[in-house]
Amino acid sequence: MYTRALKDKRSETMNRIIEAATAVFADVGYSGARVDEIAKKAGVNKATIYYHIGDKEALYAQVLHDVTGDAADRIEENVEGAKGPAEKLKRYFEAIVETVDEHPSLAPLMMREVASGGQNVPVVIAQDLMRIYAMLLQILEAGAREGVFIPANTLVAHLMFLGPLIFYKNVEATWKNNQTFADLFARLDEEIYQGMGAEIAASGSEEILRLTLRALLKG
Amino acid sequence: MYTRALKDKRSETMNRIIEAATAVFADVGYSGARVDEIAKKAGVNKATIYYHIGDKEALYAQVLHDVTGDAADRIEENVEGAKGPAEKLKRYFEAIVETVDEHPSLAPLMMREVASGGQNVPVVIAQDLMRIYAMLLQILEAGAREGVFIPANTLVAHLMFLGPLIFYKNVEATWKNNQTFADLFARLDEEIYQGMGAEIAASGSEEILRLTLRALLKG
Amino acid sequence: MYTRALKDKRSETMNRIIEAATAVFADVGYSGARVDEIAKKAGVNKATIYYHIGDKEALYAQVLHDVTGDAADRIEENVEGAKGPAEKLKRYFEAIVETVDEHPSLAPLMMREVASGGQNVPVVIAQDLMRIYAMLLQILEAGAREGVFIPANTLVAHLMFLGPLIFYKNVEATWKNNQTFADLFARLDEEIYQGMGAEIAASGSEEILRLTLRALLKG
Amino acid sequence: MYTRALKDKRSETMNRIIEAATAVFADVGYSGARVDEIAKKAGVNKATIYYHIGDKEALYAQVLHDVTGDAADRIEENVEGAKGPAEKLKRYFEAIVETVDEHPSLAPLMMREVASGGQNVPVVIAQDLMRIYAMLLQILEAGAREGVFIPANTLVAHLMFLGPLIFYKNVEATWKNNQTFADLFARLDEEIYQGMGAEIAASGSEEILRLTLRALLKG
DNA sequence: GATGAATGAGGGTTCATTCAT
DNA sequence: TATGAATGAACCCTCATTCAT
Repeated sequence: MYTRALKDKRSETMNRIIEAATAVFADVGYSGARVDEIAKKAGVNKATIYYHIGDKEALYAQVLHDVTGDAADRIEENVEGAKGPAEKLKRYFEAIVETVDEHPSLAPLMMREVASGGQNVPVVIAQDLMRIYAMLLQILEAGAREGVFIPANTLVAHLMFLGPLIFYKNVEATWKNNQTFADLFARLDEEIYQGMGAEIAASGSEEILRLTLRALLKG
Repeated sequence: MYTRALKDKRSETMNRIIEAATAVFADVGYSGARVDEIAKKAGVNKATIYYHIGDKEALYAQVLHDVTGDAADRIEENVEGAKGPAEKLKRYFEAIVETVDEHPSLAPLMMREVASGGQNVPVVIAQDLMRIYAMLLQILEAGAREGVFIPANTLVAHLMFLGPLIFYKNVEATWKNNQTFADLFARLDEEIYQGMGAEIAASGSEEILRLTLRALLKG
Repeated sequence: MYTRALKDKRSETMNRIIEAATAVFADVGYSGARVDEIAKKAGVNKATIYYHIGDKEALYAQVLHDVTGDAADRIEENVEGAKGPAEKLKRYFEAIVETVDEHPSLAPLMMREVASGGQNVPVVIAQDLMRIYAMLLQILEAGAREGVFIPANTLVAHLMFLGPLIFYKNVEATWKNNQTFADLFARLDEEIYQGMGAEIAASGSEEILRLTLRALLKG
Repeated sequence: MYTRALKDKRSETMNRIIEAATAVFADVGYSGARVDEIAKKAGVNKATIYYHIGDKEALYAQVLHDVTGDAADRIEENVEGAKGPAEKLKRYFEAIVETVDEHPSLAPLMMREVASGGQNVPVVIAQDLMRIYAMLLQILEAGAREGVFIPANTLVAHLMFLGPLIFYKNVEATWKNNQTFADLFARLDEEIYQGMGAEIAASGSEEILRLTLRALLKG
């Protein structure tokens, strides 16, 4: 497994730094992140970060790659064993869910990255993303050829799943961690607030998977 | 129309400031934005911003409200005239598409806001969001009662449409404006790059609408 | 009377500005004062101050002169009627007490001015101060000649009275207006706090006058 | 000795910063002081001040405490060895003179602090001041019990000495350092100017001590 | 490998002052 | 006479980065 292998290869200090950086970047974004805070959270001196990894940008790239690289690996492994485009598609989505569940920081990181138009995405990350996208392309093409999928724009198909999932994960995390925001809603309309809470509690990932397949599969 | 009325009521200077701020916040996020740059882009002295609006946070709130308030207004107007839940749902989604098309900054702004967990969302914005969400709630409930929609988690239903749309709009903008990023893809795999370009060119919004309705409507 | 005559000669607006400025300068000093706050307190637009009086420095000079000019006038009037150096000295001190009582801002203004070494004292103020000092000089010289005073350094004699008085007035005002500070003392030592409060309540001015005369008069 | 021990314990940089800050605050007061100037005077980068001490307010507190803490220590040491209230009182005053002489900035700092009503006095300073005041209280009470002092308001007694001394020190410093002000007087009245200069040159502290004791001691 | 100290380059905000009306 | 709007010049503070140890 990508993640674990990586962690074993790296020094304790490195791991602590990356972990802390991941959390902070996910929480407040690249420009919002303070190297000071990352160092403090990692329990190391600020200069140590520079010694081991380099400047803020390099640190950010490292964080992103840790997550996107793992995602690509997982999807690859998952899809490989499946038979037929429909099954492959399902496995593809499930691998993404798995990754997102294991890396709670992936959702916010990706949202911000998309929002900023990948202005600073390093090549490594672009490669990871392309690996992921190429796999979907193959699956959808095979499915169209075999007539199990409705004809659809590949990019849109991808986003039909990724979009709701990432949004949902963020909303879920916000609802759980950020009491301020939930309280705001509670104060505005208690009933809607209750209903929203209930819906967030129900596993959204599966629902999204169900609806997406319903949209894309024939019949 | 909300937007136009607002613009007429406000002074030239105010409008220029808000407009510039919207662009900058959308581009680089709250922490990435520099008041200096906003002022320069608006063609006013930095102090003028503080004179008219207040600090950076107030400016950001103003920018967000301008967009979310307009969205809520549009949806309301659009949905009002429609008959039956299915038609209302379609109009609801169309109003969102309309808003997103008219405010290119909405997509990145919303993504970042969702990513940051609405940590600093002022009450005004929360109210706007709730208005929007409450309308969908009513539509879906009516639809479920009348048996035209499949049973579905409301929040997920909302995100099924909003997620892909916002992602798509961001990707589209990135592809068009950020040559660096597109070039990166071109260099990695020319074929995929070409295909992606073609798919982005095709109107994604309609495709998303079609697929979302396919997922949610019965039959 | 200096003060009243001046007020009658000046426009309502001017009086309101000077009054507000006096309070603010006394409260927070020259550099601590904000023209904005003075304008707000005076109930006029900031630009009005510039129109009527001029820049911050001119405003400050005006404020100082209003108070020192009045002090000089009062002392002159008071001392004139008295017979003999001892009586004159008493009247001199009493006039100062009177002025300080009527202008609560005099004490802090003077302290700050002394602390800053009169770095920005305009000529008008210097003239006022000199008038006051020259009167004391004459009285003390006459008293020394007639043998009713002990030989003493004139400046020191002046400060023997002025110093305690100004300090006392400031301490008194602080005790009465600044609950925070008094509370601090109360928390540190309740007994000392009580005693201090009682002593401040007793009229300090008379006590100072008594002790000063005891120090300066023969016998 | 407090001051020296402190200086040894602190880093060179810290000492240079505090020293520079003391001078600047004394010269132009808290609001008049510019952190930039303090940094320049200390020969360090502005950020170094924030690194070592904190914000402007913390710096000010440090400066005040350095001086008031030393004063309290000196008085304590001085008074301890003395016998009888009269001797103790003399020693008490002498210790103050000593402190004031060693810290030329004490006089202006204290004047401004008194003028501003201790609005921002931190607890440490309040403790220092209380220590000083409590000692005088004990001495005066003992003296009153033993019949060597005339009955007097303690606070006033304190101010009878402190007031003239602090005023005198400020006037003296102004006269020596601020040629502008002296020149102003010289131009207004050459004779008074000469006399004043002569009186300032004579040691005022001793004169003040003599007169104060004359005022407070019986007989 | 790790860190405390130091800093240059801004970043947000304030403020005295001006000016068109 | 009076003012709302606008601004240049600071001012306090922060932050990514470096360096001697």
